[in-house]
Amino acid sequence: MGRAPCCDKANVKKGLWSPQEDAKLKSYIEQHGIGGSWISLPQKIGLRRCGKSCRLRWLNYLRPNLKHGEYSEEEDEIICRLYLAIGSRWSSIATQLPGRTDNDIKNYWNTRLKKKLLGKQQKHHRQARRDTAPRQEVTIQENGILPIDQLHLAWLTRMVKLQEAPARGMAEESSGTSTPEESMNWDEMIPFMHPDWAHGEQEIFTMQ
DNA sequence: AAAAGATGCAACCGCAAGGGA
DNA sequence: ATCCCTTGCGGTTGCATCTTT
Repeated sequence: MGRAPCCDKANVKKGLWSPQEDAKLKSYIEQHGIGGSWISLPQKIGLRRCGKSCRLRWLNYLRPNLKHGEYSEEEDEIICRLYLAIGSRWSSIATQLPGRTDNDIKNYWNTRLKKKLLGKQQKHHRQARRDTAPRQEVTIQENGILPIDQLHLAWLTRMVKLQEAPARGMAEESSGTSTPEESMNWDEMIPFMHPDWAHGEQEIFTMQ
């Protein structure tokens, strides 16, 4: 006996949403709200979609006041700091970035920001960066917060440590499936980021 | 110009938590 | 107390587009 499916898979459309589907979902929710439950919503409006799919589409794309497009340096910095502090709790990170969704932030981190921090730039950028990159020097701003370059440095230092001793830190993640690169000891990283964070994330961020 | 590879992002999947019956 | 249903979350996948060879 498997788990009961949330919808009739055979009659449910998958894949990208059409503009017509978007319009239906958007106009219904704007007029009536979710109107009970996500599960029953697609039937009400005649969409051959799973309720979960509708929810995701609304939250990640159709919802008002969403920001699309480039992230600012400030947003980059917030994501980096929060990721280093609390790990991949994307929904919590998203609460600190109005207009951004957890899915969006997760994608941005996985596809761009992580590479940016790890310095995995495309080949043709490497030489240019080597030629122009200033020497890293550790300086702390007046407010005690490390500038983004220092975060980068802290991150890289940790990466090197893990590569030298891959076994260390592996047991820290409960999932047991993470790579050494992802198995970071956050307590060890926190003092690098913000002095106050060492006292516990709950004091700094309001978790839902 | 075309094929192969890399990248970015939307969407899916499965699990866990929460709440009501 | 426990069962069932719904929601929310994070990891992963699929595919369109871009870049490189």
